[in-house]
Amino acid sequence: MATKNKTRVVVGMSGGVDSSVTALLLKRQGYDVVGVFMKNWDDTDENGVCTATEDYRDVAKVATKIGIPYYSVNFEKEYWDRVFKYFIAEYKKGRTPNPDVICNKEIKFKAFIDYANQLGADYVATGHYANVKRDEEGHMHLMRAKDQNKDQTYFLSQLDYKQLDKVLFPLANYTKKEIRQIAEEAGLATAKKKDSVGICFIGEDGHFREFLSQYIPAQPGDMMTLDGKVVGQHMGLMYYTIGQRRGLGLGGNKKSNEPWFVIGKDISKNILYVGQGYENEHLYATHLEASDIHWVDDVVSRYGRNFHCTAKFRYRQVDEGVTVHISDDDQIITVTFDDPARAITPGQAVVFYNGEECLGSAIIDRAYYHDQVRQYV
RNA sequence: UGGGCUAUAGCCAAGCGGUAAGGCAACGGUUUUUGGUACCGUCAUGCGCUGGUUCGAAUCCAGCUAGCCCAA
Repeated sequence: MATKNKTRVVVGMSGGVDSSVTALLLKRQGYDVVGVFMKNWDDTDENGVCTATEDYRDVAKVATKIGIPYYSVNFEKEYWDRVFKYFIAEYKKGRTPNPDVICNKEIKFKAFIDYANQLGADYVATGHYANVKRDEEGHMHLMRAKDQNKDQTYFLSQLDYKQLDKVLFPLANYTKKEIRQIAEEAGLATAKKKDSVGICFIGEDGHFREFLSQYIPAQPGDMMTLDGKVVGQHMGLMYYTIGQRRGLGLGGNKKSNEPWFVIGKDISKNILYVGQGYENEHLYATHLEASDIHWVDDVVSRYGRNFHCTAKFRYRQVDEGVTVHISDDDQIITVTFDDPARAITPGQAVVFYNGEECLGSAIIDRAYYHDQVRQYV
């Protein structure tokens, strides 16, 4: 039984080095730490091998080493209903969703927090590279991590201050390199484990197309230039995203030897529009419209419906200056870029920042070049 | 069936007698908690085919084949 007079922190442990060190740091700080492994997807293959099982084994090793109790909780149902269905629905519309943004909002900082409360948690913690700060009114603000290169606030941008109220991000002021070092010095089993990348339910080996085709029938069609010339065949619009280069199979020609990029989609005609050159004008937009707006805290009362800030249109992009306009009914946000932005993609999150603070985000619906709508879905 | 031109890797394409540039694609890898992007690496014992000239030919010559253009 845990000591009653200590503050209890429930840590989401994935079996990776970041969450391992998160637990370690909290333990060293004197908290009553409990590790919990979330199983969100059944990835058991034909041979009965399941990476989740291996990850849980690593959680067990690390927790034992640190000296904390650990559990496993199954959110497969919640994940399927709240994240996966959304993911598939977006692809069916020809958009490119970001499931991890939704996963954080619905699972890691909702279902998981509920579960942690059942375990008597005073706080929950994760291995995200992000920070939180409480203001005078007691509201939590989401702040960028010190390691700007690893900052993951992009993925946390749809949380609100209530969800963040009892959250700790112990990695906030560490660099990835330092985390690896701490893990190694402490002899944690995950110290040298490779970082996981890729959507958790698809895996890292890039079987993306194969995976999607199990849920959405592929409909091959024409690849054409904007002037209507058919230059190839695509395997199904869902497999491509705006700004994509690889996988088109198109070579150079007499006109140009520049690489080809996806510059548009027409889902109703099943056409994939392609064009040559990284700087292709059709890849650039002057503003966008987004919906499904989520603020960490009430932005309208702080800044009004029109203000200037910075924004990212995709993860790991340097933010750019933008002017936002929020509709009176709070349903639509128009984001005008200081300079034209490249490869704005419907379904992706546009995440807003004011200096070090992450204000929130919205999901991109359309991109425009002045009055002209970009043919992106 | 008169004349001219061109044939180099999946696609463009350099080469002009001295032992196959480059770009695109593809493949592999790095970066990355989405999809992508970006970056790095690999990729023609052979230059339409067959002979010939030469110490040496993708490069010169002949024939053949294919395609294009002009003239009919």
